[in-house]
Amino acid sequence: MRKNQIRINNERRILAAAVKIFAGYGYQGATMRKIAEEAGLPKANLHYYFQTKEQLYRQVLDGIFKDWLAAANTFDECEEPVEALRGYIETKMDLSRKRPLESRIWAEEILRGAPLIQDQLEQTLAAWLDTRVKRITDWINTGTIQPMNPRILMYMIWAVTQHFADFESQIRALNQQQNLSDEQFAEAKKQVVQTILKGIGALD
Amino acid sequence: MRKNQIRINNERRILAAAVKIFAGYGYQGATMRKIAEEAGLPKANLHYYFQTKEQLYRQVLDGIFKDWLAAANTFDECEEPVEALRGYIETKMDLSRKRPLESRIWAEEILRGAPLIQDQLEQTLAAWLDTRVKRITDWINTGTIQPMNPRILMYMIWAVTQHFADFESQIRALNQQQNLSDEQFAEAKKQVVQTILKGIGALD
DNA sequence: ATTAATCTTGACCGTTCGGTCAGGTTTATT
DNA sequence: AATAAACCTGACCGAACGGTCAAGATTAAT
Repeated sequence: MRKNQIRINNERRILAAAVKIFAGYGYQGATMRKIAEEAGLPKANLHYYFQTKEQLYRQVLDGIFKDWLAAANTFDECEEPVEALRGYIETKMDLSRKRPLESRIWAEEILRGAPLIQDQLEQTLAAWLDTRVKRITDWINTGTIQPMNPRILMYMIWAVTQHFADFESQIRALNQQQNLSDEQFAEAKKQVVQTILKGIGALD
Repeated sequence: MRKNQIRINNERRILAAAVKIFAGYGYQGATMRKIAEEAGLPKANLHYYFQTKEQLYRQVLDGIFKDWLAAANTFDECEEPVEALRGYIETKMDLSRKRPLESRIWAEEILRGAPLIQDQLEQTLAAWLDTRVKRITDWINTGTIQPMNPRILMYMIWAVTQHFADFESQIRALNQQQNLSDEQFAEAKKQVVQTILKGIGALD
């Protein structure tokens, strides 16, 4: 039942090019011409595999959301709050480091009011958040961590971890025009984990 | 030496409309037609006061940067780290609450690689950050707060405070399709301050 | 070997974009 | 009252946009 190899290859090439161009120019700024050029294909060929620009963009967003959900599941790998949160924060930081383009596309979509992904936010993401809020509430009730609003904690984690991808150009401008080195990023990751965990009273 | 009142009024109207449209659609998605419609003026009139779309956009960015710098100075109003940081974080949170559109325009500009404001980032913002890093380093050296990388602390503060403006649509989707109420926002502000200050060992 | 299905592409289309401009109107100056 | 300066705007322009299409080339199925 394997799909035609030509189709598989070309769809992959087009999607990879689309990620680069959408991340670099935004949805409106990205043009089918630029994506076609980046993919090394004639523009008309893009429309053979993806009927419209919006459909191509939707598939890009779908791929990003799947990555996000996969990373999100690391939250459940540990029983203890310290290790669960540490694992989740580190995974999200790593994702920001490894896939900054995807993070920026997602950020722009939300910035614009999430016109295409509102349903996913209100359903899948809201459900995911609800169950994690329950876990954190349990930790609070058993006194493992101090009382707080679990939702705000999650917002803070998302904000900080995505910042290193979304605001990369600002951080670069403040770091002698150099992207963070692997060592600098590792230090940032460590300090983010430390600050948040200590900040919610999960460490000493 | 007062400038013509007509010019003052119309420039203000156009800039206010431009903020709305640029925030809602992004630079490329915003059109001079939409801005003109929002301002209630014919499109040609916009080009009388601002020669090009880019020039109009630059003036919007300049206004935002001035607001940001004004808020940033609250960092220096207190000697003690706890009060200086608390004041700064609260001011930035309030700015996010009061001017979310401007925050989103700034965020999009950086997302796109800061093509127009790189100079400001590398010069004004970098200089601002350097002096504050020195202050924080002093606090660390006198043992008032625990050792850390002051730059990363500032990145965390920026990330969290701006998140409530930039990702408003995501937070709304996770809050029963309602924007945060004043009470919810006040709680968020308090928890953000508490978490960060405790996280860097400035409390207890 | 023949047919059918899939893939490829240059040329083209209607629409909208940022921007221009001539000529009229209003406001300020004397 | 007359002149100058500033302001206003409908009509228009070339360029670029997303998308279409017909006709040819390639691959798969029989």
